[in-house]
Amino acid sequence: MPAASDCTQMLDSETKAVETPEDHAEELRLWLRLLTCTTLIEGEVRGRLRQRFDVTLPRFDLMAQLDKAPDGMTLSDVSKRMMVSNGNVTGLVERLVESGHLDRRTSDTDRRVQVIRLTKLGRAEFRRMAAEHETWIADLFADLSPKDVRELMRLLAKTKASAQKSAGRRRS
Amino acid sequence: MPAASDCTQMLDSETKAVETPEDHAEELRLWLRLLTCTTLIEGEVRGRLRQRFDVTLPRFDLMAQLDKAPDGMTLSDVSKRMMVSNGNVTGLVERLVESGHLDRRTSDTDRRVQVIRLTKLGRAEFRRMAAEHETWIADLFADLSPKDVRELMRLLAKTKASAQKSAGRRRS
DNA sequence: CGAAATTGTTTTAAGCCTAAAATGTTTCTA
DNA sequence: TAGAAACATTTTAGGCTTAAAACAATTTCG
Repeated sequence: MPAASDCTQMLDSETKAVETPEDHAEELRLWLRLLTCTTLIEGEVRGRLRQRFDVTLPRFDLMAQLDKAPDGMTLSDVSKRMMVSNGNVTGLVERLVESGHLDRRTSDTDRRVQVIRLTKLGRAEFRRMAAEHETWIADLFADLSPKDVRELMRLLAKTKASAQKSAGRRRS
Repeated sequence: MPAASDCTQMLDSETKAVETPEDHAEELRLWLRLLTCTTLIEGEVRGRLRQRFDVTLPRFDLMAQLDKAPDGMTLSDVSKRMMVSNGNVTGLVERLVESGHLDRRTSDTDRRVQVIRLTKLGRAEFRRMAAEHETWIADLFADLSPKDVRELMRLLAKTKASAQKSAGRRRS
């Protein structure tokens, strides 16, 4: 497996083929760029949520999950969807119940399970924030053409699948 | 500015042009996908670093910055590069000095400035980790063709520029 | 020069986050 | 049906992270 998988083309792949210990610099640069983009946007959204609504990003994210599930979700569901640890969700929920945004109840059929929902207040506040949030995102991506957006979606779907496969290989 | 900037094409842009309150669902979906990819990969890297080297991701990231700067960096530089708060860096550095990976000294020319460097131990450990880290990244992105990688790099560069512009608009 | 603004870092207070262990509940299975 | 395995959640311990305020040193400028 010769290491010709980066964009600095080799005219003669035989020249250095044997003793190259695999060059993955391009993938590494891609990962750093992906991380930079996410950090940049996330920081911007975090700051705007705090300034405009005095709410933290994790709280907003949790409410966003619940807004999509009118019948409520279990803590495990939330934890999987948000890709954060169980314990993290416990604390987050605690604070949101405390502030009156969430309603928590033990499931009737399985006493292990906690079902959480947005309260009326929680839903109203989330909708108000979400509307503005959407315009921020649109603005942050404003210089991408519709075609760029489609293409990015496609490539990120491929990336996600690749990463999931790799993560699966490790665990099994 | 009619709202035709998503990929669900309108056959007749006059039909709904007037009363559409701007649809940015595509950008929103793109942002969520970007976030998912990053979270997925970051979690995987975090776990592997912990299992293989008993080191946290932030520590690794900080050491990565310093490895690229043999003459050291100031805390501000590090904070800007890593896109984290100043206070965050202070604590991170504290623990890495404590464990013998970093060397910290006050600048001779400006007594406000702290210059930090990797120690011999720090550099050796980082290099060992970095080599393996690079293979993990390559594996996580393994299903992307070289062309995919190039294209993603290009689109993410555009994304980064767009987001920076938007963030700048807000601050000014 | 000396006050004011700026810059670099640390501190503070609060919240976020994780991995691992503990707890309580349900389901599987011998 | 009893014990084991699996599951959902919470707790624990430690570290990460932020925003804002405080502190210290330097630079700017009237």
